[in-house]
Amino acid sequence: MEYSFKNIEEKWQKYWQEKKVFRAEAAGGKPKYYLLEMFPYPSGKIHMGHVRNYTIGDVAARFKRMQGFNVLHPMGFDAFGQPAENAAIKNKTKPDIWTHRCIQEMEAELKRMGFSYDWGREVSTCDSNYYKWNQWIFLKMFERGLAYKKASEVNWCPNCETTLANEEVIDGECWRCHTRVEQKDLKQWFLKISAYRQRLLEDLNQLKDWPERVLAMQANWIGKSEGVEIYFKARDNQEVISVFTTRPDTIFGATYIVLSPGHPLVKNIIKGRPQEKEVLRFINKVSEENHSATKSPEVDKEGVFTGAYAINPVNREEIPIWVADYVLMEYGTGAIMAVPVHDQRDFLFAKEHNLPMRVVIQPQGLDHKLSAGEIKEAYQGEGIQINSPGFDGLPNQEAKIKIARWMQEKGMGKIEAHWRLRDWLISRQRYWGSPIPIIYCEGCGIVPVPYEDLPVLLPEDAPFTGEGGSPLGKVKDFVEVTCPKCKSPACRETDTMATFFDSSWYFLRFTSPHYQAGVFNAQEAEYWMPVDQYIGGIEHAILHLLYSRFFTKFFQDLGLVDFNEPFKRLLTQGMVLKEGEVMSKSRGNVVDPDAIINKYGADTLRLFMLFAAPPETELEWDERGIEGAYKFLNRVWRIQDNLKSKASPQLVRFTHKIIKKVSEDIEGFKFNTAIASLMELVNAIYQTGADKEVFMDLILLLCPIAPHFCEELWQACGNKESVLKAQWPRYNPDLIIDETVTLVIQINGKVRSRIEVPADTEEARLKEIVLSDDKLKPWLKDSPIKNFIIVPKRLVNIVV
RNA sequence: GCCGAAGUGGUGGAAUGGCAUACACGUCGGUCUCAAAAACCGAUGGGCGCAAGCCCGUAAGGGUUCAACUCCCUUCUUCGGCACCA
Repeated sequence: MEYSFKNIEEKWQKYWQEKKVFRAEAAGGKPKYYLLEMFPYPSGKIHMGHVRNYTIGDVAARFKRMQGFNVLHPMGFDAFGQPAENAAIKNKTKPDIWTHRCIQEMEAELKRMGFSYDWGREVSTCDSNYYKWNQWIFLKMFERGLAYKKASEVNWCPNCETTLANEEVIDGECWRCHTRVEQKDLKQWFLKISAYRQRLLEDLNQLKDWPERVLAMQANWIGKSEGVEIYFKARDNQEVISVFTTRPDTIFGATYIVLSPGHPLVKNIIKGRPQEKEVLRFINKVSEENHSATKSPEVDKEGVFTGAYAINPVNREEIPIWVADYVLMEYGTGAIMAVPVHDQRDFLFAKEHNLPMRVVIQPQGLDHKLSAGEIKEAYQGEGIQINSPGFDGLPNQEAKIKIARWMQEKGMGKIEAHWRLRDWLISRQRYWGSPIPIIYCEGCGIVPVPYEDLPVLLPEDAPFTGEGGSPLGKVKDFVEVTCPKCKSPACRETDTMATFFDSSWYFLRFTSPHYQAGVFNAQEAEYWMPVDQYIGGIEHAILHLLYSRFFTKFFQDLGLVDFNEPFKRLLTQGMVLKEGEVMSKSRGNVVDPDAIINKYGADTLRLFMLFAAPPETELEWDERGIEGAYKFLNRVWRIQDNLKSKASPQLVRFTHKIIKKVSEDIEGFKFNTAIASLMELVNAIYQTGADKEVFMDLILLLCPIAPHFCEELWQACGNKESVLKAQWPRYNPDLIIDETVTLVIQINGKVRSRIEVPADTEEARLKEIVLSDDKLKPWLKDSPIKNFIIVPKRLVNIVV
């Protein structure tokens, strides 16, 4: 008889909800455990990626509860954002109506999966009780100079008609719709994340339980490089060209200077020179190429001579100034000193244009003096300084420091670090987001909205068509205000915040979601934070995690929290694929979780998701695998009809081994092998027959994975209380010790025999037993034994 | 180009110095059945052999070790991230 998952799942979901069994409270003697999965954008339907993410988290949450932890496992919705506006335009409705309907649908689907959330703590970022605190945080940042307005060229997506953060531009395209991004001049709000770059980089060291690759990506993104900014004076006028280098040890080998085509000094330098026209032509050409064609990184390094010279401050040498497209305006100072012998790009360029080269670092171990004429590619390795008056003979690593200090003392340069991380642009010309709480007054300038006037509510009936400008600008009642300072007529900021702002602190709000007196309750946050385990997709490895770390450090500076990192342990789960491709609407290969729940039940879907692959790797969707999972649950179900009064001692011992293995595997997120072990136990039960005790252990071990199913069987075993009240089973250490062991006997590393011996056999006795094994005779007959290696309780290797 | 992860049966995967392929899917065979499905039991890396058994085998090649999927070196491939970063 097959088990009727539909009735069982509905029955227990109702029970859990009515008894509020997953409600978390910051009280009691148990140790706390905060388990969080990245909250979803409410698009209306959950997809398999959500199912996988939340199943992994739910198993961990249920496991920790059974182990006696006080678990916080909340869920909410990242509800602001563009798709709601687009959907509202398309369906002729309002974003908030559309969003709330989607939230309702998704909530129902999440409940059908049986996830153990404390729904009493649900938050939606589009709720004014939530975004009020976005505005509060913004004002606090504004007070401290961390939110500022800057006119700048911004990335503009002509399709979405909005600005994009640098991080949202991928290969020159909009990250969402892949339209080619244009440049546009606008006054925008920025957050000064750069003020935290040193801490954001250093504190990565504390994150011992984060995946290596996420740490590498974050460090890469922050992109610190240490070096010296060197000042080169122009020979013929007063201009000073600053260049940045990480290799001050090569300064004596600098034989020319290169400016980026966009460098502001170029025009002054070429003014009135014979080369002026040619240089301008070159700059125009490069600018056209940048705006149209996709640039290949392997193109020849093009450039022109400006006719001007600069003076190398360390040796007063006159060196030519060039303009070339391989120097980027966006990095460093937009100008470089070129050292052809010791930098590959400079080498290629110098060869192409017949520019002078000078060796300044002699490779160690080379039998002759390295000369510029002999090299085929730049020498970028270590060595001894030469042709560097005052520093010759020093190892270059030592010279690097000494030259840098010397140049700083002499005023030739300044020791500095350069960073890749740029400030975070948060203004959006959109309706469906948190209004930025700022008022513009003709007399007073930029005036923050007073705290007591928060929240600045989103007007309900903004007319938006998805075309042009900010929809809030068209709502007269919203825009027209009186200045809080001078009471004269003023107008509001009409931009809203990027939604990454909302998700940068929601984990703190979950600790006190209904708190009215502040952004969050400090006592609650102190009890629950940091998040012990965070789980989500690798696609958030950089932005979301970096911003959340930034906000946490900011709260620390405000004195609201006493820790500096929000997420102790991080798991990035792999994607769900079908036929080797990501499931997506555009590919048309989406499998709807609802259909699977209807056909096989939520417990089967959970089981399959965990068994098919380890959490971090990609998961290939396989309908036959689903059937296998379903078959396994039915196999467990049938055990209850054939219970014996007493299981064999062997089975009891085996059960205790499995308890140990499954406990360790779940702790380490190795769900696939935990399930494999449970299958082994079930196979053993089918061989010899289980009693009630063994069966109940099996149910408890399976409970985090297939919770409805296990509740039902637990009740069928005569238990009055929910299985959630039961303790996680403990193994008896005496029962997992084997009395006898099977030893593998190898001759020269090849298996030739196996013997069964008592576990405590002494080495001398063991040797005797092994040598009397008839199977080994042919191998030992003619050759003397050279070595006899014993690995206790595992194997013996005889070398002949 | 640089950084990171990975490459194991027909398939998903297991084993992190000690029996390669646990567990599952698929396939084949058996039991039950009038029959089929379901369920249960068994076989299943390749080659040679009636068999006992032997040989080969974890992307390719080399090395360390009594012993290597596992450690080291070289190469190839795939995926992810960054990229003319000075």
